[in-house]
Amino acid sequence: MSFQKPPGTQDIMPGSTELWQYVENTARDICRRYGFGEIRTPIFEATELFKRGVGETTDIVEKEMYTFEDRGKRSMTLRPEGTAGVVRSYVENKLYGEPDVSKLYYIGPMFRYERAQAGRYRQFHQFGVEAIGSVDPALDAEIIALGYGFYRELGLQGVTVDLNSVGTPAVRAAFREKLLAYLEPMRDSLCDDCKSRMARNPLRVLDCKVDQDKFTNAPSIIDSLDEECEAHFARVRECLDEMGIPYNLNSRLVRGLDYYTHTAFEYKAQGIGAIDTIGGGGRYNGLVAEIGGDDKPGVGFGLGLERTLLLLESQGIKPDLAAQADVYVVTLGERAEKAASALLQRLRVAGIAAERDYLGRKTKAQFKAAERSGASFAAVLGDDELDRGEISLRSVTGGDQQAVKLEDLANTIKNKLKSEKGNNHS
RNA sequence: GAGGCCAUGGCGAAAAGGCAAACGCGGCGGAUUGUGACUCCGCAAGUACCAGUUCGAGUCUGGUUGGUCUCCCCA
Repeated sequence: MSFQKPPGTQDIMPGSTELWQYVENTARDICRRYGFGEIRTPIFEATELFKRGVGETTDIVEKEMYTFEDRGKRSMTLRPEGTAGVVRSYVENKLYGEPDVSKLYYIGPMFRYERAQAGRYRQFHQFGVEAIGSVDPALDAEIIALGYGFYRELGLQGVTVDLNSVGTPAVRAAFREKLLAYLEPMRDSLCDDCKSRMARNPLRVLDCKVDQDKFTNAPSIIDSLDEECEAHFARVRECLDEMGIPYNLNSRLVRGLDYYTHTAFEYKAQGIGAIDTIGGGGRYNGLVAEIGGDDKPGVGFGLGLERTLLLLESQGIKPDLAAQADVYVVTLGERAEKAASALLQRLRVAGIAAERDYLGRKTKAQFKAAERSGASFAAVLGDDELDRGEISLRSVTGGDQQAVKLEDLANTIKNKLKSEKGNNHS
């Protein structure tokens, strides 16, 4: 009898968790500088929250949710995205009563029942930010800048920002009619996918990969914006220009969630199979009211961390990650083996990453293990050393060894590590 | 929801339906009771699962499971 992980999930193992931590730390640090505080909400919520928040007719709600009934006969759903839960929490915790705009970020797993492919999993992780309580276009721009900066600070090249305004629901409804009127005469010449898009989400037809040329004269949502939308969008662009954040205006950009208004944007990059969107977001001015709170405006993004990791890999970016061990204690003989526990404990309490053998292996194998451990130093402990209250310290790669008093070992190693670091930097 | 490709020790990778399933890397032991790395010898470890065809299946067929990639859609 054996078990396998569920389809579309991943075991993230030591060796790659370090890279995850690096990415997460980069996210946390940039959020701190932009004034965002971390929020941790439940991984499952009432199913109704996502139906209301994400939209009844979206693909996510219609066919991708992990929904189950709990023992109290309540319908629950593993969160497919982060915004709905954050907004629910904002309302429930009455953050609207706080004097300032609520600037929140989260990092965690999301769940969508889809067929896995390159850069797409059933359990995946997002880093997201939400700013709730202001319509200031400067916030839209700052959030776009934050995400852009995140990718840049990771060292990624070729990440671009696509920007659009999808207006208010009223503007979008009017544009939809205009677009349908344009598409209707050419319905027969559309591909099958586009025919179904016409019914479900006509704005997506313009995105069709099969035949782009035929839509050159299609109406643009940008031209359909009212004065207020126009002004907001113009100011977002101004802010981005002033901040030096590059972007591509893309009037055909549509997001897959219903709640977006005004600003919509995506981060794109090549290098993950057929997928080029690595993150996306926008403004959601009606969402808080939809979920039962005061009518507070919001703006945010969600970035796919697996996609970020895949990009790092495809661009060959390998950050310096700390070695697992500083010193490996090699024991010779039974007495030394018994003395090792206390020695390791002293070193570890003193702040040193110390490793040893637990398999009763011979000297030769212990030295090999020392090298695998990533330790800079090997400390050899045998009967001779024990009798003198000393230990032989040497570089793990060989060379001279020096006798060090057991009680001085921690400090000696610390000093050596320090000077080693200094040398590396000079 | 639809489709393509794939599945052999820990990793990589051979085996035209026919010896006991190569070989390389890595692991462990020994040569070499307390100082590895070179060398030599040895050991452990594998055909995803279930049926079928066949004298004989890792190899062919069907199914299952899983992986991977693509469409749809999305992070």
